[in-house]
Amino acid sequence: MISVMIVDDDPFVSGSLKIILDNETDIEVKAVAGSGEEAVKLASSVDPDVIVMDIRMEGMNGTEAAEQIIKNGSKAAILFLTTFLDDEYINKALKIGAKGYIIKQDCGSLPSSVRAVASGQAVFGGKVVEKLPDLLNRKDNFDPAEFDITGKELEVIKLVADGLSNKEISEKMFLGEGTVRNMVSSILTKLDLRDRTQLACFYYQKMV
Amino acid sequence: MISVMIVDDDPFVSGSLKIILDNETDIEVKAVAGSGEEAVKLASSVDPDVIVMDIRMEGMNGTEAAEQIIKNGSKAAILFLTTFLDDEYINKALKIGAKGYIIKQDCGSLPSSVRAVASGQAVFGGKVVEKLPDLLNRKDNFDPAEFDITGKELEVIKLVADGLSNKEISEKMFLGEGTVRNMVSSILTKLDLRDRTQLACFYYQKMV
DNA sequence: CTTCGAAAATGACATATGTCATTTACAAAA
DNA sequence: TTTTGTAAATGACATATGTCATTTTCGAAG
Repeated sequence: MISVMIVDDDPFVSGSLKIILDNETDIEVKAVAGSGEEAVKLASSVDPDVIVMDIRMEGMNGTEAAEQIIKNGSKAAILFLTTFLDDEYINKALKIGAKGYIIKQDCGSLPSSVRAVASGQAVFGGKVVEKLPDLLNRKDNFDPAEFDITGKELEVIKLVADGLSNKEISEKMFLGEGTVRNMVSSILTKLDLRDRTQLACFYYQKMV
Repeated sequence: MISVMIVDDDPFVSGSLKIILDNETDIEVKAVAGSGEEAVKLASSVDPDVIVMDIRMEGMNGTEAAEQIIKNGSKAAILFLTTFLDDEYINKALKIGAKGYIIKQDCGSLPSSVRAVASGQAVFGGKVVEKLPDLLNRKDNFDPAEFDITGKELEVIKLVADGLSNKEISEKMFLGEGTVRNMVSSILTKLDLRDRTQLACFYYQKMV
């Protein structure tokens, strides 16, 4: 018998989910939480096999709650539900170690997803997989403003990360070579880097 | 009722899988193929909901067969089985549009995986997900041997792509700075690049 | 018009880098 | 043992790079 905890801040949704899952003979909904905070508390007392959790909630959201629950030592497999494609979250969900990420819309497949997750597999909604390659590549959003990087400097960064020399950059941007040199220097200072190679590394690791 | 086709060049394996799946009341094994070629033929005549297929087979391998089957217009969800972690294939499997990639070892979870896949979800073996971020980012184009790049040189490349100077690299590898300089020079020649920055770019674009 | 400030440019300098010819070290092969 | 081949090191050199102080340009604000 698979024991499940449902977490959703919309009572209608959590109710529906409960009905769907309780209808299965091999699945038992042991608890229903209405918030991330409640989920954290219940998780340790109920200790379910699977946690079906909405990822977007008021207050503590799904990933935060999951992080806490895992930190508390729960062995539960966490299955995230999302209304549509909340791109932003999937990356974090994977990092945390979630075992599933599926779309609320097709709740018909929920029971089989729960079983698959309970048996150690990871499940992703059909559409999610297709986007996976792109989503995973996404870096932590680099905000040029935060480092006082101007538009022109951003352009220089890209050209450096393309392997161009100062001279080549100057020709491409219609500037003097010395100017480019100064710009690179200023960029390096702002980003606390040492040389253009480190700048290229920074670009590929944090920006692209 | 979910109709399934099994593909594996090892009769013992395909037999076992058939027994496991036929044991489920809602799953029916409609066909068993012993090779990729046979799978392609059978797929169009049997038209199963799910194809459970070994990825590593003699002759036409799993991904090739899958590619052909999909091209032939089958709507079957394809679930790849792999003996261990065949890293190389998962990338291709995802590109093709496979719906699952799980480890043969835990065949106990196979039925639930089949159901999940049949209902439109995508399933990955537990260990696979953890490696997913790395695997997806891998660019499979670069072969060090093709460019005569030795192991030590490969190490240097990585350190350059980490933003280290020749001096820092030399300390890390217990070599003279001049030696590192020569190695970098030789690498640049082999890869037809101009400077270390281009090398870093190459690394991030073609290798990592 | 003048003033002001940012962007662009210049020149000088120290250092890092890449290339090349040559030498040394050392282990495998003869 | 000698020979040989390769990795490692050295030294010399030209060039690219990064930093800094200073100057020029030029458009907007006064």
